[in-house]
Amino acid sequence: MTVRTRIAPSPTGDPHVGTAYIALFNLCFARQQGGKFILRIEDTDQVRSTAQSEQKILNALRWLGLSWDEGPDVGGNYGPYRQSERTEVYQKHVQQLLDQGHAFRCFCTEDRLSELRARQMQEKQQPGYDGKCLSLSVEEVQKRRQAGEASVVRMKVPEAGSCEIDDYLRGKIEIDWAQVDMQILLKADGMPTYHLANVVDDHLMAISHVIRGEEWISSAPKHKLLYQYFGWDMPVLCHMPLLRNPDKSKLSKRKNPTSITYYERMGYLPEALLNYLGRMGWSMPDGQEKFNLEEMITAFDLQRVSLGGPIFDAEKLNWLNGSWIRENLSTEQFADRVVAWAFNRDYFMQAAGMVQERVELLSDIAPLASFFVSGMLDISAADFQHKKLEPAEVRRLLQFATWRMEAIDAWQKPAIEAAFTTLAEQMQLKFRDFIAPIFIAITGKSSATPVMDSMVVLGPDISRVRLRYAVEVLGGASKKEAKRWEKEYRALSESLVQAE
RNA sequence: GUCCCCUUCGUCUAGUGGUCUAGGACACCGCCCUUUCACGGCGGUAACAGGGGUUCAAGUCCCCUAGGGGACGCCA
Repeated sequence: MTVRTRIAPSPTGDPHVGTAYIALFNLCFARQQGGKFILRIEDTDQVRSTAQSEQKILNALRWLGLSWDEGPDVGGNYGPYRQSERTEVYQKHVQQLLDQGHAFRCFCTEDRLSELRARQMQEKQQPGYDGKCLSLSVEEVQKRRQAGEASVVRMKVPEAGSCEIDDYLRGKIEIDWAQVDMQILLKADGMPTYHLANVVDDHLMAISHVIRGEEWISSAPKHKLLYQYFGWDMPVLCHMPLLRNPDKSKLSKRKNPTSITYYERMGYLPEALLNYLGRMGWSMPDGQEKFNLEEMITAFDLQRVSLGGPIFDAEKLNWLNGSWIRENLSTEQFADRVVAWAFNRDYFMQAAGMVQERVELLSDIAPLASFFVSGMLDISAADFQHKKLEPAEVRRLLQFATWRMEAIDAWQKPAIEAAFTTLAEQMQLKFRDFIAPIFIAITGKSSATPVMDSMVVLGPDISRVRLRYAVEVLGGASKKEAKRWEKEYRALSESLVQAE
């Protein structure tokens, strides 16, 4: 019995709690069954992730206490073969499908496809490939390929009938083949798409159970079909419910902090966060609320997963964390944790320089730099009194800044600086007027260490949460206001694109 | 728009046809403990989405409706 978790690559290496959630259930299932748990980073084209971003994700999972029997060798050498063999392996399998008539070459340009999609959308049809290249003769394909025309390989899909998927938790799911697109398997650059890599890798690694997020249900027919084409046994599929924002949409960083490092930085204990994730859609048979990983593994039963998408709500997590701190840590251990969390050299060194320049007494660091080791700041609307701007304008400014921050993917000072200076220009504000409210929102004070450097230290999630909180403290945006702001903000961003 | 999945207190959940007058936890409210605050203890408010079936019996099975979510990329 072998189980695996796939991790979506991300250039920033932001480890998502949803990833940890799925990994946790895979791990518990595998361990409870005495099987093997494999961790994979699914970066089929090896473009998106870097050794550093992969390492960051793995470290976050390790911090949570998760472990795996086989993990990705960081840097792309993972899976059942070495990096140098990867392309070859997939191409070999694609050739097999081509030879057997289960797949075909497609020469359609992206322009044609996006036009097609637009027309289908307009006619309120299901968007999908129309099968234009299906009828190309062998000779024509050969001719066009020799002429150097770019092509992809798509899988063929039955024209009628439906596909029956067996889900471990839901039972049979029937999906019409008409709903399934002729998925691209091999991209024009010769790299496989997820769907192909997923099936080939899982087979070569003898994966027996696939526990993944619910968002994959609709592509399950493609996967099942590929297994059939290859003549391979299909692993058991199990789709977990999706973690949700308080508004019930899929958990996203726009609405909620999602990064594991955020929870670490906020001072959550890894065992508490893991315990909380274990309670999302799952419960101990005896109703026990608090449990560690070992206990969860011992009692684990995948059938006990409940299907309603659980809302990831910080309140209970906070209580659970407090309970872990009070009841499961000796005072010595507590002290050790605090020191390791707040006063470890690596973390403080990031801020030490700018703090040093601004103090006379060592004791000055507490009022000056306490925001580096705080969660939510104790601020009120009065703190945002601005020399030139009305409260409503301050609110708008902070909201715009939050949105602009979301677009930053490399969390470094130059990027933040560039984002803010252009935004200030677009809003026709002097930079010092523009930055003042942000300063308050981030540091909680009107004088502290430089705000953008401080934001780099704090990280994107805490910075984002603080700006968002500031908007809230200032009364938040009314529905009407939010709509108007979004419109104005979009106009600003468009002018930005034009300027480039 | 099309298809798929889901639906028990505000939130996380227990519940697999009778033991459900629906249980626990968070949050909230009240009381107690306490030099303050917190912790802790005790108690309270609060839910089977709606409508039809099946059955002697339905939160539990079936159907419809409604609501929510997801998917529809040369992303994963």
